[in-house]
Amino acid sequence: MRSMEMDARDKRVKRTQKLLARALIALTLEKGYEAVTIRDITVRADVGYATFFRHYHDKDALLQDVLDVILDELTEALLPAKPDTDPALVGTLLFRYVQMHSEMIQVLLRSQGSSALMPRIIAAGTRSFLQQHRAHPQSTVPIEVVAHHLITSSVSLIQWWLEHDMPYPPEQMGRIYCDLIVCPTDTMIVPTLNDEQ
Amino acid sequence: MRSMEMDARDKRVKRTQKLLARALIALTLEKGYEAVTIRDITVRADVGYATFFRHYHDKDALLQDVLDVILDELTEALLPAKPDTDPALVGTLLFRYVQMHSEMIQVLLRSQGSSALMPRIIAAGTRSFLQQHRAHPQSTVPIEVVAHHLITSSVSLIQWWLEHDMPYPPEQMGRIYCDLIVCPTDTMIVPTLNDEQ
Amino acid sequence: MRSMEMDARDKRVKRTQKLLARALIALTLEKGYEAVTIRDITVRADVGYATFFRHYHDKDALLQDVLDVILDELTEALLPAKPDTDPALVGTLLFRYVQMHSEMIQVLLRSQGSSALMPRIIAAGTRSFLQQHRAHPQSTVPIEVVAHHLITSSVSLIQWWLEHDMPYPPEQMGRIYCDLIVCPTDTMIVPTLNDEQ
Amino acid sequence: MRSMEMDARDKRVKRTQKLLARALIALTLEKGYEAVTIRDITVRADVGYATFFRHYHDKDALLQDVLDVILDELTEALLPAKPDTDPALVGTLLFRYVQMHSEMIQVLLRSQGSSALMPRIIAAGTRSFLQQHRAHPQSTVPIEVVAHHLITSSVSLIQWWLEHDMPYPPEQMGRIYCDLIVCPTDTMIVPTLNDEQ
DNA sequence: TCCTAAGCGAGACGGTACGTCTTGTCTTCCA
DNA sequence: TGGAAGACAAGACGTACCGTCTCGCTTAGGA
Repeated sequence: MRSMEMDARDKRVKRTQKLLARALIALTLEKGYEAVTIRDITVRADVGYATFFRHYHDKDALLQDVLDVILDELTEALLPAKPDTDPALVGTLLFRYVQMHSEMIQVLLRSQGSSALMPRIIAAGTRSFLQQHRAHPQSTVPIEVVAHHLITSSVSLIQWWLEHDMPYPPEQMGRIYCDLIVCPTDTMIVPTLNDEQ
Repeated sequence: MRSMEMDARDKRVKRTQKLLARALIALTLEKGYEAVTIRDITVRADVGYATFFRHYHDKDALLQDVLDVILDELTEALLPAKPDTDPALVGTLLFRYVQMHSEMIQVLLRSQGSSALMPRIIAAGTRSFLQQHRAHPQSTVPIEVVAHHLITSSVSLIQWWLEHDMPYPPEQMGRIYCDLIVCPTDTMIVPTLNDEQ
Repeated sequence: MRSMEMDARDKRVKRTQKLLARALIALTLEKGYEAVTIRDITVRADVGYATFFRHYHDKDALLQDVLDVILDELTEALLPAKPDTDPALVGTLLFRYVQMHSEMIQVLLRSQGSSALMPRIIAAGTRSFLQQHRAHPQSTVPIEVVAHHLITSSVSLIQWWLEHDMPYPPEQMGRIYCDLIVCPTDTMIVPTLNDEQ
Repeated sequence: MRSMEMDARDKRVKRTQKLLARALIALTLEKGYEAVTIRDITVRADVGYATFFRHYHDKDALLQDVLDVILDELTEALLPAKPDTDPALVGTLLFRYVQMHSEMIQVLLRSQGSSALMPRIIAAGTRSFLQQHRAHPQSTVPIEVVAHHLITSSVSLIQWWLEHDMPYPPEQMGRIYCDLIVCPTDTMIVPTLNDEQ
């Protein structure tokens, strides 16, 4: 019976994958994602070159793996506060989370372009947003444009914050996030009456 | 006297560079920027392989060259309307320009990441914005954040428009641009008293 | 224990090197050494282009490798007959050996100039000769000149023979070698009393 | 009337060709013939790059040009002494000539292989020799072999002398030349009965 | 005197080969 | 049996050189 508990094999596999992820992050912070070679990663992780390919098909596949974890965590971190909380509070939670994982998130954002990473974030975020909102009758701005704007602006704001070494505390960034991005769109959307099931 | 007018030599150089630029754009639209090989470019441009390196050190250097032209043109296209026009009009001009050069601009935006392209756009835009505005006394949002937000949001909106095959006319996009991006920041900034000539 | 017997790794390496050597020889006979491209060699040997450089730094390095084998073999082929045999017999042995490897030797001689090939043959031959002989007291010709003359004349005679499609049998060439090159120098040298240690 | 005397035009041409020849010789002595680039030559000669090709099709063509002059001069230098002089004297004349032009001759010999240079020397020398001699009835050595041997041995001896910085005077080299090369072949050949005028 | 023709400097250009690099596959060795 | 080691094919990269070419400048002789 192999399910449910880890055998030693799985443990070793996890260990190797963690080593690879760590190596990728460290190297990306040093030289930038594109410049990192798979050989670099294996050397840093102290792992055989071929071993990399037994775990991931690609450098990008490893990155995706890292991203998936982060994205799940983030969703979980923001969900409790969702329904109709003060948006500034949601922003604060968001920036607190970013601060906690700033290195890894910098890696992810810095690598945009090569792997289809930004598109994935945008797609996920947009989908989630559209499920919970619909356009305000009087708005001139299509709802998908609002969704796209909200997601990309938020990411962009995070990016600015990280690249400037987080000059303001998460609380203030939450406020800014609210004033600059969330509030201006308030008149354009209304929450879906989510009485489903 | 060699300055100011074109030698035959210079003309040939210009011609070659134009061929290379055209080839890069065409190929990027076909396969994406990263997948384009320097050999691809030279074959398509009907130019010797080594000749590429006589003009540009890099694939990215060629891209920069294209970008420079576009950026200059755009600046010029928007300047006449700057002072205190209706922002929706400025937006309309912007999206008209984008529409006219949609292919080239898609190439530029699609290639972000490898060459330091987005950063350059952001830097130029931010600098220009900060010269003409300063923070409103009551605003909670730092002026640099506003600048960064304006630039990246605009680019992001353009990107959305192009990727969805320009579903709305430039006039409507100008309106959206105004409502979604420009107006919300109006209370946060004031124009610099530009008493210089 | 890796010494003494071949692992599979070494075997593969040997196989690749043999393929490369064979390809070089075939191509040199077809187009001449200088005209042979490294890409030609790899294509003919059915080997990756980069693989060539994993084994040899140069086209010349590969040539040297071929030369080393030949030179060792030749030395071995002539050694048994050395001490005080009839020089015509030694000549016959020499030309028999050349006949057996005529293609490869043509390649080597045809490539002189680019790699330091002739110099190496001359150096090795001269050294070996000087170890076994010293000048005759009455001779007017310095011993090094005799050595140099013997070696280069022999090579030149071989070259003539090969370039004219070996018009005489090895036995007659041995006779000619003796009459034209060896005998005339007999009065100029005496063998070293090689009772060393 | 343009024939017989030099235009200024021709003078300029001669000047350029002399500059090119000088540059080739100087550079070959510095880095070896193969390593010399046509651009090197033109830079050193202070001449436009394309100008080289207006005069010579090839680096080798320039070399040939130099060789032709040398070969004519040498023939002329040796002719007066030909008929039945002491061969040691002919040798002395030969080595005196070599000494006078040692640099240029080193260049020529150092470049053998690339251009068909040695072959040309051999061909010219052999032809000239065969016109003046025929095989001795008792000889075992074919006359063409003798001719080839004489030419290549002589060149080889000259080469040895130059590479060792001419350690013996021309007179002694003439003696060696005689003892090592000319005399041993005396019994194999007889002069043609030159009854022509 | 001016004009025409040539030699020439400058250098862009198409080509070809080089030697280096990285990626991903595959095979063998060893613990 | 699974991980380490590393040979290998494929092919892009940036450099160097070649030989051709076109463009103007200069300079000398003939009109």
